[in-house]
Amino acid sequence: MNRPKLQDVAARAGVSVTTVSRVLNNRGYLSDDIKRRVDDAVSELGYRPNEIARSLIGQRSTLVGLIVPTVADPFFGELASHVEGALAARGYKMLLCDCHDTPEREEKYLDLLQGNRVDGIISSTHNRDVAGYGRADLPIVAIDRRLGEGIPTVNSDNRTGGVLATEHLISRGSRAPVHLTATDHPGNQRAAAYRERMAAHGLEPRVMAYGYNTSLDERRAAIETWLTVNPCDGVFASDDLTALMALEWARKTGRRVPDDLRVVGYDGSAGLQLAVPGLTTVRQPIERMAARAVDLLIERMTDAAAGATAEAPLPVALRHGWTS
Amino acid sequence: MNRPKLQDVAARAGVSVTTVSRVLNNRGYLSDDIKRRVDDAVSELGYRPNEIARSLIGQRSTLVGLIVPTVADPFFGELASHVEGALAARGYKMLLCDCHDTPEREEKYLDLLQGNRVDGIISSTHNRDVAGYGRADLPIVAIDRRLGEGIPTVNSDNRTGGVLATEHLISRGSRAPVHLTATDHPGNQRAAAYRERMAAHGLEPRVMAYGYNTSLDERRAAIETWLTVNPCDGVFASDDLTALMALEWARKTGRRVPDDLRVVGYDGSAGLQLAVPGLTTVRQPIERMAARAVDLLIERMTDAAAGATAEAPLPVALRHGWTS
DNA sequence: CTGAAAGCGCTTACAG
DNA sequence: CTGAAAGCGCTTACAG
Repeated sequence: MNRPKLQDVAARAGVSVTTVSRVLNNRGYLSDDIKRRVDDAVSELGYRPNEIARSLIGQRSTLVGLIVPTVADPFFGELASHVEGALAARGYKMLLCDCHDTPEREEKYLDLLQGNRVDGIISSTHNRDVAGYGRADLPIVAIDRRLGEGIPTVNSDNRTGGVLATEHLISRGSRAPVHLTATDHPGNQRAAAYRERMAAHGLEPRVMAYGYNTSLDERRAAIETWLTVNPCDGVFASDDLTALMALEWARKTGRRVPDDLRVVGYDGSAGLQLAVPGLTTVRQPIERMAARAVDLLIERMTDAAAGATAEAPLPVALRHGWTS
Repeated sequence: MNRPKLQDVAARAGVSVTTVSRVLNNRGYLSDDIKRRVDDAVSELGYRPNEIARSLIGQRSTLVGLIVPTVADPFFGELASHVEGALAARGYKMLLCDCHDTPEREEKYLDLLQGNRVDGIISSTHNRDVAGYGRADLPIVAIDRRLGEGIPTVNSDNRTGGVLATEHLISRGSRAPVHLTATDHPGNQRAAAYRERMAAHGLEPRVMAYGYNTSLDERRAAIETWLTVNPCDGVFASDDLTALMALEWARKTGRRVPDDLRVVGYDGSAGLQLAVPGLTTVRQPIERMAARAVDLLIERMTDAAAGATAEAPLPVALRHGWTS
């Protein structure tokens, strides 16, 4: 038998579809008798309202798209998990848009999400120049990335993170720490803070950028080559995975950590923290970032007039392990 | 201005909605002139068909629900990423159902997915006795878990995995390796293989089960206590995170690895592999498992008669690192 | 080659 | 307190 619909419930309960709908939505006055009859029919039939039809009428899908580079990365996996949790608590579902680290997929997904009439989008990728965001006329919130005019961004305090990491390395005796990052563009506040603190101590900053859209293996190779060629006694990596690559290079080449090489990572996702509890790292408040992004998005979804309020960045903290 | 609909396009192109629909879907014969006029109107208006309306008519949503314990766990993050990739390649979207490790959420999501008329479900949680799966009358595929009669399961070769890990530990000189696992129920083939190989070598098997739905911190505490109280010279952990907990315990208590304690994990997700390249582990073919689950599901979605064919388990492999 | 009408499964004014 | 009818944005026989 086919999936029951409203009509079937109505027929079984001996009432009109209007009445069934009202019972289901608890709207208007219903006699107890009718309520019972409808409820019985519903459970006997195992009826479940078709949310697609409801979406079409209500002009809202209670669906939100989350665009991430890939949830295979523990940081984004954790972020996605928290975003999902915050959305579910507010009655929204989440369509996961995993870009597998390619900008083309991001562009495609942006289109698909609009076609599917999602109520909003949360985006946290690092591909620059994805044009679609400007054209989209639905609520969007970015995490740790500027998407364009009028699109609010949730950030943690990247400047302070860069300061904490750099000062920590220097205070532990590092005189020539390098900063490993994906790209060294002007908006990169962690790199800016690193440069500034190095200069303040009279040290020469060195930033090694391996670029986005390089595979993990390529990144590892690039870093190992760089570290081998350029002598240094410290590493401030812009994410934990990269820090671990430096650690592995040290092990392979016989450097002692932290005596020969001090290593500080960034992100502090729970999964990696568990895997390598000793890693010194700057922890981003991942759960709070997710929660705020969801709050901001829902505000914009429900109140069209909501402006792009400038939000204070969320606080980060240094976690000191044995790698430094 | 409101989002344009078919009617607006029709008005602008000076044709009927029927014609616009046909141009959009490339159905029937259309004159080139009309095609052009419609295409122009579409792009001038920035029209995008409402997929919700299409779903309602077509009786299919091209939506698949993925139910996982949590994508904050690198293994499931990677699995989710591959499932998403395989689904996207076939034209399906993925609703991410992150259970945050609780059975109640799983039950709820099962209901929600049916209400949203997803075309199918892929489930990979370990909560036992979730009743909903039996009642659901839509295509379901399980990954690494038996959900019930008629629901196909995609497995990797857990028996061989257990054999490889146990034999490896013994061959490296371990005489008293313990098996750390969530639950030691009869269907657990890794544990069964461990017991069998231990017996074959005349060694006494010891299985320590920490239980599901314990937090990571609780798990760590339980394992550390157990290892401290029960002398052993090897650990076969049923997942990598647990193996890393054993490693951390060894570091804290001054055990040398692998001399005093040999450690073998399970899963071999890319993220953790990168984090701890030296960990000996049994690699599951995560991408292949995801791909097969998607294939199986689509087969069942498109061919109602598709039976629950017994699938051969996918091969696993031992990756030898310095922890053993 | 093109259009008017019915219908997907619901909700919501509007009557009664 | 309950029901008949219109409509959400599309597609699809059915005519012409």
